[in-house]
Amino acid sequence: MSASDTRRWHRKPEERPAEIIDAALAVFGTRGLAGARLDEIVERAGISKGTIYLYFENKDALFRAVVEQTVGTLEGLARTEREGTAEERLVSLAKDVWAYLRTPAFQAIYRLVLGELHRFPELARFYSERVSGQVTRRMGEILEEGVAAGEFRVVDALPTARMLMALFLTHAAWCERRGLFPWLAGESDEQVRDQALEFYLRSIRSDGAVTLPGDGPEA
Amino acid sequence: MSASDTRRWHRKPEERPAEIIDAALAVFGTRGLAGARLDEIVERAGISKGTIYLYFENKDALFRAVVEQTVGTLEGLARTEREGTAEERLVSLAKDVWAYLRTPAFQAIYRLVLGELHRFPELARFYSERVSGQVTRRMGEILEEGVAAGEFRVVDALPTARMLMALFLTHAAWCERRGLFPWLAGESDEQVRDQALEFYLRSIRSDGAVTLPGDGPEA
DNA sequence: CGTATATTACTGACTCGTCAGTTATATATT
DNA sequence: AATATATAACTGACGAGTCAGTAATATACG
Repeated sequence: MSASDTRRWHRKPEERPAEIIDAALAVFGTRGLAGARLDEIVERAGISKGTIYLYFENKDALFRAVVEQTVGTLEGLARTEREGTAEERLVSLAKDVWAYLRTPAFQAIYRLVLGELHRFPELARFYSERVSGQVTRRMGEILEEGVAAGEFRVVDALPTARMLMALFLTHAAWCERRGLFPWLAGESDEQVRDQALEFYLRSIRSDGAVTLPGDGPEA
Repeated sequence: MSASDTRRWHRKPEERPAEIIDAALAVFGTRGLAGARLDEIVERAGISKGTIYLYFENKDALFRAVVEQTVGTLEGLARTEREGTAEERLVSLAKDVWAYLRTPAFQAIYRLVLGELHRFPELARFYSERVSGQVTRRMGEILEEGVAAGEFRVVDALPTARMLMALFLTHAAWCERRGLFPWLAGESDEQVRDQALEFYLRSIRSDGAVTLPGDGPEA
């Protein structure tokens, strides 16, 4: 199709669904499911209202498709390099994860997950299998390898992997809203990430881990 | 109005706003701002629609009031005991904070903050001053005292305080949705809290902190 | 090749339910 | 009686979903 094409619209049945989903992600992400107006999605996608209903049964189905496609993007994160020390590999994976978490798409999805996913149990399972299942499991593997190699103190792999996810999720959300949370207005994304990462590594390195097991924080 | 009034029709106008706010918090918390139906709030509060408008200008104003009142509850958390070691005081404060984070009211508010607060800048400032400002500052103070006493390794107080908030915020959110995140189905609230707390303390205790400064996680 | 015919992708004005907000009326209080 | 508090029937704007029609493309036929 030439640049100076004066047709009012094009037929592209292959690309339409993806275009609609992209537009919908942006709108759902900022307005929420109930707050999103189909007319706004339609305008962003440069199509007309009826077209949505050629590809999606209704608003809920479109929402489902948005979450499914966007979470799918996470794939491939779990398989990263196998070279170097466990810490190096962990750091490498962590940086990939951080980059993904700082993605506008993920931030939008995370809001939706927190806010609306209780109404969509299948989606919730889908999301948690991908995000937690894949990535946290891979992290856990690296942790165990690190423990075996003596790099890390003995830890429960999965719960410890979750600690990093927890640090990252919250800090990524804060970064997204620097205006709301002025405390990290002065720091770059990378600084925030590295602060969290360094803090995390301190806790798991075997270097100085001389505290006894069983000294839990009971009052 | 006589206090011991036993007639069928005795309702105290002073309590209305709070009753409405309570009902509204529950509904806003589960449905979001746009998804919440005033009729549902009205039913929960046991009043009729018009009554809302005697006390609140409109839906947005009610939403504002809900956030303001609920965040206000956090007050007083910041001033806790001054006895014992820094770690003991930190643990004590942390447990109070955790208890607050696990409150249905806070969980609802947190969802709203993440999802809708970008539309209400004044509220956003209000929220971040209370939650971050107050609590994180108090935590930072304890951390500094602990550093001075040699209990904790040298840390940047505020960023380090934020690490605990980050761990707690995410884990509290996960606990709230055990169904969505089955990984901690088997663990009690207190177990999850203590896992996070213990992990945190490992990172800041001076005990085994022999890693050198400047060994940041660069790739 | 050109042009008639069939098919598919898309449009946008319309409908119809829903829900925030209003108002006319009723009941309690002073 | 006058005022404050509450009710519930009502209104109108708004938005999800529909559908009769149109524009782009594919195919059939000379």
